[in-house]
Amino acid sequence: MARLSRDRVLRTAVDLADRIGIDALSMRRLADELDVVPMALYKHVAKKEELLDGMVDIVIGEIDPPTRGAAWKAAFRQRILSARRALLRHPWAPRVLESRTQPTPAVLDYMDSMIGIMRSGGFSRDLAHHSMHAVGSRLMGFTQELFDDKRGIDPTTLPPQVLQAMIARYPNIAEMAGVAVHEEHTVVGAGCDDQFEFEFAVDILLDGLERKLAVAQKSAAG
Amino acid sequence: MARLSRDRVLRTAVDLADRIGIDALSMRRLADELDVVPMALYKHVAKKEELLDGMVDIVIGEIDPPTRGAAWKAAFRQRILSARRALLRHPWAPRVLESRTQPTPAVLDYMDSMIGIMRSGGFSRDLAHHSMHAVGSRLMGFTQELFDDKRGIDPTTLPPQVLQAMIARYPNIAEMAGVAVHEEHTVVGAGCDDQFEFEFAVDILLDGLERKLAVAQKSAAG
DNA sequence: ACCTGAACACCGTTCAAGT
DNA sequence: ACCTGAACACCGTTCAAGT
Repeated sequence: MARLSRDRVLRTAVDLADRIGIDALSMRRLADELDVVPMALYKHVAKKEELLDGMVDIVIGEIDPPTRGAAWKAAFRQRILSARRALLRHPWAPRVLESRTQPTPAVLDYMDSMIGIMRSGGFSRDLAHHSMHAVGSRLMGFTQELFDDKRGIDPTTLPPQVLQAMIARYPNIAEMAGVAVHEEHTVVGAGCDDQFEFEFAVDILLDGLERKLAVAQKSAAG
Repeated sequence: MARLSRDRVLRTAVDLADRIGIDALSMRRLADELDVVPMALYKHVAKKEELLDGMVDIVIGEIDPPTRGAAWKAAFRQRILSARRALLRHPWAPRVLESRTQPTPAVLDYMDSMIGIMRSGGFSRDLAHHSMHAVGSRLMGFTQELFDDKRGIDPTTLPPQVLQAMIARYPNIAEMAGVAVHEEHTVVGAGCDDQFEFEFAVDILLDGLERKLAVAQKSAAG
């Protein structure tokens, strides 16, 4: 068994969270995994918060560096999609990220670099600021979804009467989800392509920002 | 002291969370507040999750009904801003909302109604679907922010050398935040208007969706 | 000086004993 | 049948006792 180190503690925590989920990741469970008494962890992380910060930084470290020489929009888009790929590897990451009260240096580096891409592309300080807020959590590759189809109810598992009742009460949701009941057959839509939805939203935002940038540059030139 | 009831349990929980924060809201603390033994709560809510669901529904209940007769964009926008006002009254609500694994009927009612607004405005089923994902958590009046200025570090409280080091390391963040150090004076920007940032993002999305709708309707007509 | 078992102050929830 | 105190199985973290 390798000697304990901060790095080994953090990497094991990431792997363990990938495997058992973030709710089940306790200091005690992590210590078990490392064949160590719980208190031994406290030599490498001061508190659990510091452990979570370290785990976030590992995920951030998986984001590709910015593409050199690309136009702002392409560079920004590629980086966001890379962040998304990193996040998808660690399903717990969005929840942990949003629970941090202080951004870590790695998060600040990433944000600074993203603002830099916009500034180099001609964004004013204010427009860059608004843009960061507009993009929000998508900057890190995730959307705060309220209608997560995966977490929702699978209509195929519902008794027909219940499904019928839901369609009656939520006709627009049902129609949107492509759920319909024909006499005796239940037709269920094809579900939802998360990657498509993510890019749809990112592109609306980037197109909108491009338009704002053009307006700002025109009025500055005129 | 009034008799315990599900409604009184839920309303007290909302008030208590507003006051002491969601992390401090435990079943035991809530029972204390109601001058009741912890187990008494379990007659009105089966588990803590059900308590949280009930609290969410109270917040959802504070969202104004849709404006009758308004065009889709105005109706949608007004409702989102109303949701935001409700959320702002209960700072814990976004975090609780996003932790729910199943949407409650009240959330489904709200979403169904929002989809209905779009469908009546001419959105196809697919465009309405993409739009819901694009708007994401903003539908409920909040943005998943990564750069929450309020939770961040207040630059005025930092020692000058630390501030200088941060500006050197994160020049774009510093510039965006309007932080600058002049010889001996430290100038700090005016901060950030959350309401403005929220509406900026909402309007980019709504404008983008309006454009997609127009394209779809033109190609359908042609 | 270092390491760690026991303990502390909490959780949500179960369950059996009491009325 | 109803109510509830004690208990269970956990937490993160402190601290003092042991080496």
